[in-house]
Amino acid sequence: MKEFIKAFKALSDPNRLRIVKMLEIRPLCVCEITSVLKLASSTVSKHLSLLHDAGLIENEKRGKWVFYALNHSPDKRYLDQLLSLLAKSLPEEPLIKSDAATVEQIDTSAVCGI
Amino acid sequence: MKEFIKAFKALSDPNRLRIVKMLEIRPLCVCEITSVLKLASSTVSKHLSLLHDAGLIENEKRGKWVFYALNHSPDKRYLDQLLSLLAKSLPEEPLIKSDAATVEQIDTSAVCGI
DNA sequence: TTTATATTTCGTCAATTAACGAAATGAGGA
DNA sequence: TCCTCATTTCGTTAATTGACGAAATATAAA
Repeated sequence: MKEFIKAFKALSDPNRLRIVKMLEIRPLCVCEITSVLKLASSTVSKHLSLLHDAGLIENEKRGKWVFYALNHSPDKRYLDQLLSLLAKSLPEEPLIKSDAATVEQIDTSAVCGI
Repeated sequence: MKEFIKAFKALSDPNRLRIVKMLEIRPLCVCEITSVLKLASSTVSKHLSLLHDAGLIENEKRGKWVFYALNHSPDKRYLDQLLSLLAKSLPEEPLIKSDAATVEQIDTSAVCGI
């Protein structure tokens, strides 16, 4: 039950929800996510580790950067169900839509050193 | 997005999760739920109003008692999806199983005055 | 090896939340 | 009407949470 609740808690915050919805588009590194959310990078890192702890996302280090992506092969069935519920949700939410537009236009070289 | 998050927050608490899982069995009045959770009735009332606010449950007054039930015709699709996700989840969770057993054996006359 | 940059960890603060008991409310029965 | 009892509301307290900046860590490049 603790693990189950951890997933729901992880999705109970607007910024973490925005992160998941952004990752539906493509994997993103921390600095890209930070540039979209406009939060301190330490704050974003905390959100990411919570989502990771819940099993909803996974990460991969590529050079200096850590890329996060949705976890599409979770060991718990409810995680899969939650992610597909999310994928079908909030398609008209203004903030989510504008985040998506921002993600499409990220100038990676400007956002992440180079 | 606020409404969406409200539902996830509502399900992010073990006692509220227990309530939803109990209501999968049958509608219950506040005193029955209180007797299973062994919490102050004011606390249970608060939990119920949170779940109700999120649109997950509905209530009906019958005489002196207020019966709560799952909301099976919610106006938001995600509520339906969450409730069916829940219905498939935690079948082996000890606390949930023992709650179910307790619900089956409630002595209504003892628990709710008469 | 030293430097620069991306990320995480730590400590702190304000806001939110779960719990309780006491008091208020509301409906049924005397 | 008045009393009883189920339920809700209110006020308080301890614990949790989201935010930040500063410091620590890690990796690539100079």
